[in-house]
Amino acid sequence: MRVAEPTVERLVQYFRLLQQIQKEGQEVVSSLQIGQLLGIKASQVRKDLSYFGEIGKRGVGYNVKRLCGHIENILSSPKVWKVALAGVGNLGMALMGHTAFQSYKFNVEALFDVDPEKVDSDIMGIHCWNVVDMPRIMEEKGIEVLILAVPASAAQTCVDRAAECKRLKGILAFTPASVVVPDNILFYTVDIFVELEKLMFFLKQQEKNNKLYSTNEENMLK
Amino acid sequence: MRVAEPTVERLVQYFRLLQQIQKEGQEVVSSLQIGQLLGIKASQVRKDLSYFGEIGKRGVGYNVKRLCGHIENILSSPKVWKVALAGVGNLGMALMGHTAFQSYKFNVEALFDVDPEKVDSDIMGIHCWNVVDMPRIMEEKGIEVLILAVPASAAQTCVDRAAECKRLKGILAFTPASVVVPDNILFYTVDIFVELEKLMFFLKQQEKNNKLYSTNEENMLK
DNA sequence: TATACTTTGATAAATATTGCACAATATAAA
DNA sequence: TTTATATTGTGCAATATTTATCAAAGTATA
Repeated sequence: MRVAEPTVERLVQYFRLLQQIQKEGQEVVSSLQIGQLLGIKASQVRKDLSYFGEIGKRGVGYNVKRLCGHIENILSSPKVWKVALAGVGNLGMALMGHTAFQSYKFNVEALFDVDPEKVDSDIMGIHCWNVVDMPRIMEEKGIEVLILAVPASAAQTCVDRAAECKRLKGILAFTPASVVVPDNILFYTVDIFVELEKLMFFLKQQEKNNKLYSTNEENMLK
Repeated sequence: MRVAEPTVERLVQYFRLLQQIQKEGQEVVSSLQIGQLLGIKASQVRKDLSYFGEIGKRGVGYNVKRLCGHIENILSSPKVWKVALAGVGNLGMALMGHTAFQSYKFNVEALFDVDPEKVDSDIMGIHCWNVVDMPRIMEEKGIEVLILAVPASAAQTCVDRAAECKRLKGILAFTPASVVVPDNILFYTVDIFVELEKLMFFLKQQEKNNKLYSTNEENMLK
């Protein structure tokens, strides 16, 4: 049973929204309401939710608590992933402190950096090793997921070192670089550079359209 | 002329890769090579590149320098955008220091935070105001783009305040929250929580498949 | 109970995106 | 010059994704 990436993305959004709704005490929710709050068509919401079995009640809607648990089951794995973080600079630190990383679903067990100030010290209670020791330490600790927050120039070396670890299954990179990753490792990128450029492209596009519109309006007045 | 989001995303990737290739001194590149380096089909690369006019040479490939300039023209606007950053915590600071923000394409002209320690001080050379003054300051400065790095709980208020500014055209949010944004403002989210959850979902999925495979293999041996 | 209204789940239609195949063009070699 | 090889640009086919539609099923009300 293959699930498309956009679907998973929306499921995560539903999950977060539902937790919020639940906190507010609402017990039942409709696909229409979910859709309006997230800017998604109601039929899309229903399709996503019914994909894993009938969970709503016709004429009524979805029980918030039940739906929330249902989605959590779909998304989460029963295990706690062993995670390492490479790059304990501004971004790395920000990530460690980020609410998204305060999850019971994984455990950061090792840090890696090149800065001698940081290497061999404990940062936020976790030990930091030299990046050159990545293969050994990651193997020893059985790390399965790597969070990459190193500068672009260091990204490829870092991935190569990490990939030596047999148990590594996935990498989440916050690095503005194109890196080559072995096929057997899942690789996701959160690319701030790309997102910024995209935003600017569409802003530019929108300005163009506005200019066109105003010209058209002027023409229509003639 | 409407351009699809996935296309723009790939264009940005091409652009970055081409800059790298150019730096390495390579003068000509083929769609196949680009594709292999980025994990994209060559036909897709060609389609993307030819969308804005014939730029390659049949039988030869693309002139790296020319193609690079070509894509830059497509992506970049001729103007420098006026940007504000709300939330000068770990993440906000990390963003300001991030290479992606060292761009000539925009200029961070104001910071906003709630922390009295930060308000009215200069951080990395830019003045920080109290978030309650966002509408006024943003209007005065003519801010067009807002970078949002505030905690989830503050996101909606922040967006509401910013949206009062008539000139605001786009928001790039790094906030793990669903917020409602006026239609006329472009809104992009870099949602670390969502990305982490997606990674974990597909990791889980992969483990399942592996189990299935090994069972199948065992069966085949019988 | 009958009627009107709500909302899901499922199917079908519409869109969007990707990938294939090949003619057109360029270069290199025979 | 002819032939072989490389590589683009593009129309069309194949996939994937989203949206619309509607019967089925629940609730509320007269």
